[in-house]
Amino acid sequence: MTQIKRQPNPKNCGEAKVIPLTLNSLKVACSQCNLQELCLPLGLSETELGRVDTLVGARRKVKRGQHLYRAGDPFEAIYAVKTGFFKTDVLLEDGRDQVTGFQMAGELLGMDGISVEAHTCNAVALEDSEVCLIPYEQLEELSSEIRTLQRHFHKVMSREIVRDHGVMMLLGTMRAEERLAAFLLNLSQRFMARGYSSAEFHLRMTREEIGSYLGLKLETVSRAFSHFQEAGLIAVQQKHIRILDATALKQLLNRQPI
Amino acid sequence: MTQIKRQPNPKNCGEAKVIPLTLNSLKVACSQCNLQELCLPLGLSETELGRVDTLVGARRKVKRGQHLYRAGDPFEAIYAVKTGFFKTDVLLEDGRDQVTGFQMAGELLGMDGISVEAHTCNAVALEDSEVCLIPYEQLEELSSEIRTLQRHFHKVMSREIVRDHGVMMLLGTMRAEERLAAFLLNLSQRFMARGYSSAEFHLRMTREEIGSYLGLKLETVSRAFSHFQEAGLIAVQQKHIRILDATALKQLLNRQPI
DNA sequence: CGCAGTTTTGATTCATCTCAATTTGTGTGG
DNA sequence: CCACACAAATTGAGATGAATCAAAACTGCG
Repeated sequence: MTQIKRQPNPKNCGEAKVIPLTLNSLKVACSQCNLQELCLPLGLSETELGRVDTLVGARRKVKRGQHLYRAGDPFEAIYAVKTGFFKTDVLLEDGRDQVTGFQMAGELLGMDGISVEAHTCNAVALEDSEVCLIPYEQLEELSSEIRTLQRHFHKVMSREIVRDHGVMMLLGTMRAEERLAAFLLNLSQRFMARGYSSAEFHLRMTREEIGSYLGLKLETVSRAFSHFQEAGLIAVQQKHIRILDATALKQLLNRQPI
Repeated sequence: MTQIKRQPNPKNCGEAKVIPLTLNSLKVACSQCNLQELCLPLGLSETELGRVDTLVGARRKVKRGQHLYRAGDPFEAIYAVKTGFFKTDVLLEDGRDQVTGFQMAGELLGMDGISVEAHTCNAVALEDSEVCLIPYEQLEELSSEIRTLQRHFHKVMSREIVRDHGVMMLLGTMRAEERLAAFLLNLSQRFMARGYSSAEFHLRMTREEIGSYLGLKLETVSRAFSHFQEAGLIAVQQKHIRILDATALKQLLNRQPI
């Protein structure tokens, strides 16, 4: 696995700046976090950042397979992924379910819960993960004081809406291989934004979870992977993906289905 | 067409309360609007409502077929549908497009634009319509002062996210007839919430637009309508729909595809 | 009244699903 | 450390739901 970290990893975060490791600095650390530019604090000044530090409460570890929250749980906080990988999914009464998203470091989880003050989907860790807890009441309070924070929080929610539209587009108009290509390119780009390789990465989710997200059966996902490999676009070995021809993958998207 | 208005229609709104028809009272009228409980002002006190009146700027008429905004337009305002009916859609470079939603009275349009300060989809009137313009800068300002407004605006955005998840579920896991049943029941319920008949209504969109929204071809939509009619679930006459057996329609949704 | 756009309906094709068997990988406990 | 069991992934063959292509019927507008 060739994932190159752009910055010192979280554990060294405090040490790097020679800040005493008090309980507080462990609990709260937006101002020390290397995900600032991706996460909620984006665009804040030094002093504003200090105030957000008081907002972000404890961290919470979530082991692989464990739920961060479940549909129906009372809504109290937004979560920022500090490390690890999550999926969110919705369940229908008859047992069918749909993965609605995958979240990685710096991305926010739980905004679906604001509407009815209860979560409407499940959030499950796909690997051992850690999240920062952002109590919603306090976020509201602080964002009414710090205009930049308010603005950015709105942008994050809006971005989620735009992302969902993209998924609707994908599900509504694309064929199987286009969907998978779009999915891989999206992951690639997000890994890159986090300082990892955009060409080589490890899938944290199963074929079934990919299929659920893309509105396909796991066999179809597997076949599409194999086909991409035969065509020399990617190299697949189980969950390990290497993108060999990103350009060709992109072209797959822009081409009308004959 | 049997749409029963619950309250005097908008045109009589001012007259009903014997308020002089100054330019201002025409421009601004949340406090006089019969959509209060559905729209942005939900849950506000009398005095707060008065302040929102100053926020909501001019109305804007949009003729059938005209754009309210286009993808790429700079984002400046949110719109509340006062009367009429809209669709929003996203376009792919290759010409494919996907309807992402239909909006009726009391629903907000344009929140997708916040993220990148430009609209990311097109909004088109499906009948002669009127919207209230809510300048975003001012909405931000006021919502940082009025906590109830802030809370409610967040809820509206969150509800949009939840709605999108529902559409993703529909596109990802349901078969054609389930999708159409879900669509009809959703419309029915929204018409009811606005004081119109839930059993009988007029579709403002074409079969093609329904199909685009549901990820189906227009012929498939048409066939599904015919099939529902044969089964005695609905009566269809072009765009006029009468729901004869809502229970059976609901059951269609909860049944696993064999 | 006629024409264009919309809708319905039919026949056929095709992409994806389903079912099934096999292979590969992973974790556990003796 | 190996063997076993279990989960995940691959691959094939056949079934099927929706798409496509095509034609006819209906609607409403100028």
